[in-house]
Amino acid sequence: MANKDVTDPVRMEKIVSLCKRRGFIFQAGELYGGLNGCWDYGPLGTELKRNLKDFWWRKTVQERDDVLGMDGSILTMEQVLVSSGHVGGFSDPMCDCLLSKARLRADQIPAQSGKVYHFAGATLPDTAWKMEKAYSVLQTTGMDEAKVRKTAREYYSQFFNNSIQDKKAALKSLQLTGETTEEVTDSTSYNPENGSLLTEPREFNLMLQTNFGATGEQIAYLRPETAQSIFCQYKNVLDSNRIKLPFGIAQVGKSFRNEINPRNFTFRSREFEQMEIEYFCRPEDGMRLTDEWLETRLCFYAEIGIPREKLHILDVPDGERAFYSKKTYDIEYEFPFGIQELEGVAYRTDYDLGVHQKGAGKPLEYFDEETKEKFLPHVVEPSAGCDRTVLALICEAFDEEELGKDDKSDIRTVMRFVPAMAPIKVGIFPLMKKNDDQVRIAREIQKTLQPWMNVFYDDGGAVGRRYRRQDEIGTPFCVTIDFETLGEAGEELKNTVTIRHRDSMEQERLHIDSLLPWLIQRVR
RNA sequence: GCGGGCGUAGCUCAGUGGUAGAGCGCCACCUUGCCAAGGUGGAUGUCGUGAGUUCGAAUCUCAUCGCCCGCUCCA
Repeated sequence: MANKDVTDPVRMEKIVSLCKRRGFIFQAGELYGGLNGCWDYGPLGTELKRNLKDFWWRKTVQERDDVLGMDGSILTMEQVLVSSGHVGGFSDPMCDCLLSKARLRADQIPAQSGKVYHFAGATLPDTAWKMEKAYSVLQTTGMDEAKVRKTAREYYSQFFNNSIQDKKAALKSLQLTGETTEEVTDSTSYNPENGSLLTEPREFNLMLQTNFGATGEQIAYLRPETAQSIFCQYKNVLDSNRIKLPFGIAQVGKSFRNEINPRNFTFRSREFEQMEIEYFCRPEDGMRLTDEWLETRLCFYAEIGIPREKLHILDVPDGERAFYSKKTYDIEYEFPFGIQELEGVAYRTDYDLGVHQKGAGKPLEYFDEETKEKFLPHVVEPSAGCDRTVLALICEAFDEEELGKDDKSDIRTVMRFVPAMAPIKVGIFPLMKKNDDQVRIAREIQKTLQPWMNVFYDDGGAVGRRYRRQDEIGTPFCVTIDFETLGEAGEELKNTVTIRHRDSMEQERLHIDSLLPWLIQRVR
């Protein structure tokens, strides 16, 4: 992210627009003006996300015998997050300078003593402009009274509105009102740089909180990551499942962070879904398994249609990793708004089990029957952002293909999802809406395929138009029931249909009876 | 959180104080024998929201919400 990213805002705008137009993603609460940092998935987006989560689960849990699943509570006890360090440890109160807007850590502001000048406001003579807002300046060493008042005038001049043409002249003639002075000792309310008043220290609470109990006196947090419920249930999972190290616990679910600045469509949201594995192992295997998991995860992305060359592996250097991590890889994707993280593969050592063992006062050690050793397992954590990956799938799939022939321009918008991710697997069209036999057969095919996959029946308008509509939502195959199906071109083509491929726009013929196996083989 | 830009139909946008608009999309019917834009008809907006100025506000002022860009932050 030190990289000078190549961005393409125009492409991103088209993607956001398509997402809304075709029902992939809407802004949450849009009807009432919208809720910052929150998003709703529409019908197609929901299918896409479900496909991703199902595929992840299949590859991570179902097809492995060393990973088990769980689904933890979102509401989380405060003690859990005190132990993990999320309460208290990870955020510092900050103050902002009212003049320079510099942000300072409250605990790093030196205590200062001296004369403070308070002001009630400011006016501009011969104009209607006035500002009634208390402000103070500490007379720091080397500051004379004129300098103090100049600082105050500069502060009030921030509030000049557009009716004031000559801001420089206005600054000069600005009159301060209600000046009083006061001696203060050991105050941390003033910026040592310029003497300006600071805002009150503000706790940057990075977690979302909720209250419950009869009078709402109990607090709980919405979990900031799915990981903690895995660490807390690690012992129960171990005890109830006859499983040995190394093994993993996987979870897909919602997490919540009070993002100061949600940005880039769904990329940074306050509510988001994670797909996490906590993989427990012997301490000496941690580094090796981190590398192995990185490789496993890269293969996963290739399978869902995000090619290796669009991913960047960042080996997070010392000093930039979380303090408990011995090794961290960020898997980043080239989004149109820049290269951004999809997943972190972090070697977290025994930090997490260690803090919970200590915090809860209960042993979490693992006893190795073979070596007769007792130790705290180490953890490798591949943690993927589900919504981010959905967004990457959408960005990667989006394509505008120039199909102009002769002098007519024709741009085909195609979402090139791999079939396993595509929200709808097949479009089913009777060539002519008025042909009862075609419609009847099309409806029969729909009924046959529906138990197995999402299909979409469409008989509106020209068939070419229906193909294009499916292209735009990424449907990989379309089936058209035509006159050949009815036997009008001879017995050998009777009961065959046209299969049209999304990416190549090529067509082939297939017997109706072989349609289901043909599709199942290709859409999983 | 700070600074800048923006908010008008599903989408892209025009409209700068005096009757709410266009293109595409959408719906219906007609046409259509395999890759969009053919014909006819139709629906859709408290002009982001709220207050103010005005005889009158999409237009001017203020506030608020949201989006985009740059900072800042990101356990």
